[in-house]
Amino acid sequence: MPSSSLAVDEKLQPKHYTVSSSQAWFGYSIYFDILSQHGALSRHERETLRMLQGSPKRVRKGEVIKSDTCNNGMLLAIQDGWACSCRLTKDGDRQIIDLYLPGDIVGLRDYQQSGRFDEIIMLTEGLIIPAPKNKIDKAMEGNSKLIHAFLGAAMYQSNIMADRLNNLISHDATTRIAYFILELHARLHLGHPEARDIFFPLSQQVIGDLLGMTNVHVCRCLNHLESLELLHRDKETRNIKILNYEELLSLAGFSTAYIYSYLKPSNTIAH
Amino acid sequence: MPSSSLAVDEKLQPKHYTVSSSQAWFGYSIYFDILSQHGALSRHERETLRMLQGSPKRVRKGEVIKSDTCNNGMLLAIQDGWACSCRLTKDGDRQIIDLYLPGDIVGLRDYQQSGRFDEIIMLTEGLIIPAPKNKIDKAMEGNSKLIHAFLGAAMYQSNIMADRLNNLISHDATTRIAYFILELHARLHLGHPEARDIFFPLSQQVIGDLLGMTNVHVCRCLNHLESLELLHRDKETRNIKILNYEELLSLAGFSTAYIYSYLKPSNTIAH
DNA sequence: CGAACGGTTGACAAGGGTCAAGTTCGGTGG
DNA sequence: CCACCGAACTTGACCCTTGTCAACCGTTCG
Repeated sequence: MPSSSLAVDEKLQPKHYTVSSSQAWFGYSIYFDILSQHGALSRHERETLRMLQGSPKRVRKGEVIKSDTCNNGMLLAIQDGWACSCRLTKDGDRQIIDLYLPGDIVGLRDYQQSGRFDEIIMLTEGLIIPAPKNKIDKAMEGNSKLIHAFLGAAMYQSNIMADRLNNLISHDATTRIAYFILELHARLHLGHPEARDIFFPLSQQVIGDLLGMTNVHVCRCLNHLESLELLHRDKETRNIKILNYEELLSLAGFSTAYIYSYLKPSNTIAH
Repeated sequence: MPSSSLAVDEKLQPKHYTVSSSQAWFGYSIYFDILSQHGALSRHERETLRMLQGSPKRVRKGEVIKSDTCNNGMLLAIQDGWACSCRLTKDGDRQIIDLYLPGDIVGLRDYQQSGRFDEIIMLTEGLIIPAPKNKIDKAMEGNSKLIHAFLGAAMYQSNIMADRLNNLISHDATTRIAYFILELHARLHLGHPEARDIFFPLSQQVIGDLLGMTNVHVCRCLNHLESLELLHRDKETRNIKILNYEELLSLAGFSTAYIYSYLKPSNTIAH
C-alpha cells in the first residue's frame, strides 16, 4: 500500500477523526472549507482553490510529512489524522511544539522559510492534501478575499498558540490538562459546542511533551480529573467524555481562551 | 503632558530603547523599516506606507494603548518603549501573554477581531505610530510585495511565540531565564550579533509573569546566572551584559530557536 | 519624613520529577 | 492455542525544584 495511492484503502481508513469523510474527492476543496471559516469566500475562490490543491496522500503514523527536504514548498491541509511540529533539541530528541488536527493547514508559520526549523510528523495515520505555495501566492495576488482568509487562518493558529502559552504560564499540572482537553474539544467541535465526546489518540507521553510535564504526572492528573467526575476515559475507543462541562471550564479558567469564542452561540467573530 | 502630544518632550524622551531615534519624522515610515525586514519592498511601497500611517503618539508607562475601545481598528508600530499584551483571568488580575519591543507591530494577531481578547499595555513610556487597518487592506490589494511583507511580519511574531512555547515546555527556571535573555538579545540586536549589552526595563515580577514563575524565583535564578559569570547586571542603568555568550547559548539550548537564525552571519532567511 | 515599589534573603511546604516495579493489552511466532 | 514481547499505562517511594510567606533593604517620590 504505497502512501501516494489515491485509492481509499478500507483497512486504513480512519473512522474517528475525519473532518469531512462524506465528501467526494472531486469537485471538492478542503482548502475552501477551511479558509471560508476565516473569511467569506465565493464560488470563484472555491474554484481557484480546487484547482491549485494537489492529490490527497495517505500517510502513516510516525511519518515525517514536512521538513527541509520534504514538501518544502507546500502547504498541507490535514483531512484525516493528527500531526505535530517538532524541533530537535541539542541532546537529539524531539520537542513537540505544536499540534495539528483535521481541518488545520500545516506550514503557515514557515510560509517564507519552508521546513527550515520544524519537522511535521504524523501522530496517527491520516490523509493530507498538499498545495504549492507559489500557486497560492499567485492566487492571492489581486484577490483580497483570499488574502484575508489566509491571514485569518494564520492568525487563528497564532491565537491558539497564544492560548496554549497562557495555559502553560498560568496553570498547574491538573488544570493544564483540563485546559488542553477543552482546547481540543473546542477545535474539534467548532460548530458543535454541545458535543461531549472527544476522540483522543495521543499517548500520555505526547500529552506530557505538549504540556511540559512527565508522562507519569499526566497519568496522575488524568486520574485525578476522573476522580473528580469531570470526565471519563474509555480505554477501548480512546474516547474522553466530558461529564461536567461547566465545572471543567471553571476549573481551567478556559472561558478567557480565544478559541472558546468560536464555540459560543453568541459568536460574532467567525465568518 | 498630554499623551497625545506630538511634541517630543525632552524629559520623557527615552534614551535606551529607541529603534531609530535619529530618524526625522517626516519622509520616514517606520512601517516600511519594519516590513522590509520581512520582504523586499521598493520606493513605491515606502510611499504607500508613509501615507497611511498616523501621527506618532507619546504614551506613558502603564497606559492601555489598545483594547476593544481603544485603537480598535488600528495596527500600532512601536517606535520607542516596551509593551505587552494581557488577558484578564477569572480572578481579575492580568496575565501577560506576549511582549512587544521597539520595531514590533502590535495588533497583527487580532487583525480581524481587533481588541476582542487582549489588551496592550505599555511596560515603559514610549512612542507609537498607528495605522488604520482598512487603509492597509486597501494597500495590500493588488500589491503582492506588501502582502508578503505583512504575512512575513505576522509569521515572524508567530515563530517567536513558538520559540517561547518551546522554552517554557522544555527548560527549568534558570535556563528559561537564560533563554529569555537570549531571545531579547536576538530581537533587540537583529543586525548586530556582536552586541553584548541589553537594556532591560522589566521588573522581576513581569519577567516572572512572562515565564510562569514567581518574582522571588526570578531573583534567585538571576543571581545564580550571575554567580556562574554568564552575565552581569547593572542596577543603575538597568543593563544586562552578557559575559559568556557561547556558554549561555549552550546552557539555554538557544541555537535551535527561530530568531537565532536572524543573528547568524550565515543568515539566508531574512530579506 | 513616610509610603510605595522593587529587589533580596531565609525557612518551610508542596507540586511535580525520577526511578523502579508491576499491570494490561495487542501483536507475533512457535 | 499458548508463550513471549514490547508499548503504554499505573502506582508507590523518595527527593529536588519551585512556590509561599515573611521580614528586610534601598530608592524614589510625594
